[in-house]
Amino acid sequence: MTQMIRARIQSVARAAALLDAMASGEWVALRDLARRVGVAKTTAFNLVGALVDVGMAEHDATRGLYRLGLLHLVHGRAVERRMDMVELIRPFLVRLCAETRETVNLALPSTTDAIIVESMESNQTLRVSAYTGTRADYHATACGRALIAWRSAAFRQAIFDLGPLRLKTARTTTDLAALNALLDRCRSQGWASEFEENETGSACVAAPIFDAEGLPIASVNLAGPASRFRPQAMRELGALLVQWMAEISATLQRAAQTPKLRPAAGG
Amino acid sequence: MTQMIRARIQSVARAAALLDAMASGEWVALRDLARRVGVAKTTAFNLVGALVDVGMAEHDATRGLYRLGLLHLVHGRAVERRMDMVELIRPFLVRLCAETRETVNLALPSTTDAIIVESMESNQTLRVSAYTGTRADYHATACGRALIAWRSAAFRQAIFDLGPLRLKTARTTTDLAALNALLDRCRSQGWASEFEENETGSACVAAPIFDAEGLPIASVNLAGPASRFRPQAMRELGALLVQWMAEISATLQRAAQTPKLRPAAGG
DNA sequence: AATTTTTGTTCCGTATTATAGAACAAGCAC
DNA sequence: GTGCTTGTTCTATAATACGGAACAAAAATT
Repeated sequence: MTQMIRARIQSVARAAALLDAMASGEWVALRDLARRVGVAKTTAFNLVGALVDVGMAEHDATRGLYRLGLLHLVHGRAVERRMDMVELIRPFLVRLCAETRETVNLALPSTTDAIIVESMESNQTLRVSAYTGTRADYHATACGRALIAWRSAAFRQAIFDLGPLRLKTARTTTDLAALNALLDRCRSQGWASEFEENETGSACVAAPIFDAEGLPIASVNLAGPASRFRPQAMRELGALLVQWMAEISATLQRAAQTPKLRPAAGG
Repeated sequence: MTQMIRARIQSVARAAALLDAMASGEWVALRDLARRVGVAKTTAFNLVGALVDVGMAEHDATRGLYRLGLLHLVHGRAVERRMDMVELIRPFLVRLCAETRETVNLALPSTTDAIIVESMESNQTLRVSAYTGTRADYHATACGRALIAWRSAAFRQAIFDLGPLRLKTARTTTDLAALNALLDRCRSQGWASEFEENETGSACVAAPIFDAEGLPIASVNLAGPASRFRPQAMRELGALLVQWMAEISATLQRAAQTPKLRPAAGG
């Protein structure tokens, strides 16, 4: 059973959990849906049926399988279209990727985790591949940590209260006190990191982008194979990121002041 | 109040309606959400709050506004990644777009309407712009009509029963008998069309792609300004589409027989 | 081929859950 | 300053979603 999502309305929480269970994009059987979400098959049947009704799921009646519906394309595109901030940041990412020759990801904060909204792969043969549209745990990833390390203790706690910290690899920090100490260290050194805590064999270094109030609104990480991410290399990449993020933060705050002219639709 | 979506579970139907009300991607106030969905503001507050909890909506607490959440990126990308059929069809669309110099759209059927999953703009200065991830009414668009004209009367009726046919322009066909007659004519001539029924100033010609059982599984349309889409021009484009779609249908059915090798993840 | 097990689907009573009213606070317009 | 609109909290009620039981159909097993 997947970590149940909390929400004010049970049906919505469960519907979201069902979508999560179909997030691979592949066909899923009803019994698997029911098991993963942790509800009776009848309930899963009714809920996923409702998702089909609204277009958020598809049903192969002959095989009795379900998968994500095309409506998500509509909403996904709508979100993409409004992300002007990413447009501003992208040029920096391109240069950063070229300079470091590691995979670069841009993450934005969401309710329960961070979400990779732009990613560029290293051109080295041994590299970390990452897709845009991937979820990143706040506690187990460098980009997630960079987004919460600069926030208040109450803010952090609200996230931790969602459920027990998931153990993603044998090295994942799941102890709350240890994690908080780790986050405090991130803030004092200016960048966050993670070594085989999210995925065995890979490591990450990340730093936040700040808004005018000094709150992190996004984070950029460099991901690579554990073999290349020795302590000294990570320190260097971390310091490099901090410089770049300061530059990006300044650019964004400058752009926020200038009156934004809306691009003509259909251009 | 937006056309209410029907679903087995009320909360899911309403949650979907709320997402629909935010589909523009812009910030929306709670009172607008409540009005468009047709529920008490308290109910809208709870539902949209639940959507925020699961990451499907964002909340700007200072201004009290809501918009679509980043989670849709995740699901949207998941859907995109699995659309191997579109990969097969795309090359044809490119050539079709170059040959006709009109905007080309590929639509797939969803529960309540068709959804544009791929689109290519004409290179003419006067053209119809279309974004991937747009919804297309079954009754008012050529691509929608092409998807239901070849289906049984019962199938059509199930769609019409969702609610009254929406009047999109002054010319939209909303009479059921008239629409059914129109769809029958589409089937006998092999292609569907629409003239200023979906959007004033533009017109469309479409034809379906068939699976091995002879059921339409997708449709391709050509969209252009009403000024260029005179009756004679539409007949020519329609005939052209029918030829192309036969070729695409044959290609797809050939591909369905050959064992598909799964592409390695992360490539 | 016959039997057992699993799985998808329908039906329905019950109790949990979503719903909207009332009330309050905060913001904006006038 | 006053009146109106809007976002949010709380609570009672009734509608709604839930899951058990039962059935049919399909796999899996023998």
